[in-house]
Amino acid sequence: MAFWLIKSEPDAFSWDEQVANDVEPWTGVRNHQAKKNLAAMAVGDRAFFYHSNVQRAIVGVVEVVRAAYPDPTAETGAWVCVDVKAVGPMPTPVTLAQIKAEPGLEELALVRQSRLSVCPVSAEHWQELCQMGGWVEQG
DNA sequence: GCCAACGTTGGC
DNA sequence: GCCAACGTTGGC
Repeated sequence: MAFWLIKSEPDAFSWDEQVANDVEPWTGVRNHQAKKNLAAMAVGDRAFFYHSNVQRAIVGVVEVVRAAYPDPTAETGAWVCVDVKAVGPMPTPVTLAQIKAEPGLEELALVRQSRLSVCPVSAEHWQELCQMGGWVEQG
């Protein structure tokens, strides 16, 4: 299983909306690097749900429930999207400031490439970020 | 194919 | 609101 981080501006689409909708198609990605990451996702992969811009924090965890398929919001069919399902909120949102202050997390794609909206996260970093947020895996 | 101009994203 | 990073476009 792989780990990811997906960004959304809460003004456009927030964690609350993700929870309310439960399963949501993650559309609108128009960046080749991000597309590559979407295409690499498999059902069962986990992703952090990150609020960019106004909040700048990891606020929840989602699970990939449908692998990459053509993004219906792209006329040309050249882009892809996945479906993600809300798993649960971060007990304590992990802020970008905390992430940047943490030695060992400076290699995170989120930090190194701030404009990339779909980032890979290593298993080690995933564990560390979960600890920082007080995330407890159930069952 | 290079590079300047411009637009967008996102942190501060 | 400003600016840095980076992607895209278009002239040459």
